[in-house]
Amino acid sequence: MASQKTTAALPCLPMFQALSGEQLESLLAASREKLLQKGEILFHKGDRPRGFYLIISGQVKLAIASPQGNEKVVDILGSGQSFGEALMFMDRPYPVFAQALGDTVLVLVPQAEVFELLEKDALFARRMLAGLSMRLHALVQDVESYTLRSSAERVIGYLLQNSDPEAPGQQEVALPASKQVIASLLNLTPETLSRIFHDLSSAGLITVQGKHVLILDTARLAQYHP
Amino acid sequence: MASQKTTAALPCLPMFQALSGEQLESLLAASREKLLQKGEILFHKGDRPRGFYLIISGQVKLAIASPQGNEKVVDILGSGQSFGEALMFMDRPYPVFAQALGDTVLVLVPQAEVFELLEKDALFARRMLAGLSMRLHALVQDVESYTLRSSAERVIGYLLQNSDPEAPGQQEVALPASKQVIASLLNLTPETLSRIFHDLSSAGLITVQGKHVLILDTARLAQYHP
DNA sequence: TGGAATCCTTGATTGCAATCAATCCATTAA
DNA sequence: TTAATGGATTGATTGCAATCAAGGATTCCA
Repeated sequence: MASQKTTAALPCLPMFQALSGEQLESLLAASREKLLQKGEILFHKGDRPRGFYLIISGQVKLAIASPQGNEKVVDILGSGQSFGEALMFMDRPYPVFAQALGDTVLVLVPQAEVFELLEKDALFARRMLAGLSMRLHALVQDVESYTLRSSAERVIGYLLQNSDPEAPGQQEVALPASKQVIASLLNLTPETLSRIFHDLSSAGLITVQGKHVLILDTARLAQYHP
Repeated sequence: MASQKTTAALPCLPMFQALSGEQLESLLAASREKLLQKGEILFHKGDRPRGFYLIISGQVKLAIASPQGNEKVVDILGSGQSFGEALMFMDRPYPVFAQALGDTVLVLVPQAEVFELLEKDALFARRMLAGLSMRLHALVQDVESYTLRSSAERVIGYLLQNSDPEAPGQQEVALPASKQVIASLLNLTPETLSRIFHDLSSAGLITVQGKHVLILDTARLAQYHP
């Protein structure tokens, strides 16, 4: 059931890299490809997970909806990234919903296959644990930035995190989604993000052209204060 | 090296419940007990993890410190709870620091022992994965409440979460720490928490006496709006 | 039991970011 | 090309919670 692209992408995931050819084959045989059009919902908050997803191409956002109809983007995921692993181990409904940001191809790896691999392959289990741990770590950092950083600091942190840690001079960051979505990810309104970009530009720290942000001086940006 | 209390507490942890007597013994043999006085720091942000901790008695808070000296409590942990598992699988320094809220006894379970168990026991691995998944889920809910709930809603959510889901009438919630710490956990200043408690009391929804909060009407509290 | 430290509460004020509102710009469709 | 839609920017205002400040209430310890 898997396309050539899927066959090529699965073995590249960190968690699958130590699998035998045999193991990979049964995984591929059980996996189901899914196509999403831009804007399509993959699952809603409250749906039951049947496995986890791997993005072959395109982009998916995970978000929470508030009773008042606002929504908060929790994560933006691109090719090669997976999501939904954690839910498999809890027998709980999704706490977020997933929506395609553009036309997207992804693969559903069924729960049963993963559980089988866990039984047989300790290394796989450890990689899975490592993967979840990374998520946990990233979320703790999110909490950190929501709670004790100002809006400008969050934007700067986001830019620096998505830039090459080396290369101290100029540097280009490509925003992976519209500014509205980025704003929500950073827990800001689009208006506030726009103003912050404006301020940082005025201060000579960045230039913004559409989805391309050019960091003019990484060091100075890192130290920028209101 | 383990006290009687530790010998009794370890097998009660969900993740260790399916272990053989032999496995438990080697785990206990390798574990090290630690005593902390009130206020003592167990580890700092940036320290290298050597294993994970299990609280035998007392209380520990996990918190993040901002450059400006503010701190944000991420979690309050009590007897029978464990923490630090996730870091073992990442080879990363602690992103938070841990401090005893009162005199505390805890056990350090070394990394090597856990990895050995993972190799040999698939069920243990799955329990570990389930444990991490729960943490992840809880953190997502934290993010949800920080980002799309008002301060009063966060306080109400906290009270409801720490009350018996059944029993719709009156209900007592015992705050597990000082109001300052609870406030920080909810991402509020102590002043704001105090005012919210006052408002909810005035509205006839709760009564507060020290660390004892009595919910007078669960249903009405859940629907309360400014 | 005093006294000191800490915790909690209450009041006045400030400030950051959201909201409301209008316009501008880009992309797509006709 | 012109609409038309959605995205982005800019300006004016509001409002929530933080901060600053002071006073009460507990708890802890000598």
